[in-house]
Amino acid sequence: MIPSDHVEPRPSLPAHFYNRDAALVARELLGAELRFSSAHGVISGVIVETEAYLGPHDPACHATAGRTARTWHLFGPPGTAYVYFVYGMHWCVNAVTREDGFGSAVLIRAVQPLRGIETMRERRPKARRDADLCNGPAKLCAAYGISRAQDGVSLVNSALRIVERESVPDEHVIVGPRVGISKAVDWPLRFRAVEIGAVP
DNA sequence: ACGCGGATGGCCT
DNA sequence: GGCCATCCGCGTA
Repeated sequence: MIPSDHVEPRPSLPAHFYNRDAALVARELLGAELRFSSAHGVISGVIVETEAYLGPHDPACHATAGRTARTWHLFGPPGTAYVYFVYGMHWCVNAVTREDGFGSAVLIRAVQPLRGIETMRERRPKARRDADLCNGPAKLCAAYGISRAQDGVSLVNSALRIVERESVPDEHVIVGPRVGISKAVDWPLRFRAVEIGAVP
């Protein structure tokens, strides 16, 4: 029997995976696994929804504000975690894309929980079903325990990382407009993997 | 089922 | 001062 804390070793997505257009990285992150190892054990889940933020020329991207204290790590090297605080109470996590200093990223919007579900439930007591634990960018950060301490860490090397798992075929991917923004609202930069066999 | 608004604080103008 | 890459609860059906 496999112990409950056993986690299969899987290679991290390498830095060069992230050194491409954010839209391409967002599409290909679907099916990868977001893992966080902490004192509370390993938390993990499969990435099922992402959004691309293309850089300083994208009106909805935080890079338009320039390199400020808040956006500092958005301009970091590819494969960096950019974690920001929003609406006075929520954290969201991005994977930085393209070359060091460019300022584009992929927002991780939803994850299908795999491990550490008990810990997730403790952190998100309001989630009535397991499906509600990580189905939003701030929800998944709360469930994982991601906050400012993870801003700027490497998603290739650190306790918070993204590892290979599976690829999602095109016929299982829905592309649409980004959520919760007021500029460039019609740019098709949101990617969702349809959940096969999901119970409504 | 769906729409609306309050919570809540840091950051840019 | 106003604007958020959000979430949740409450109201009306």
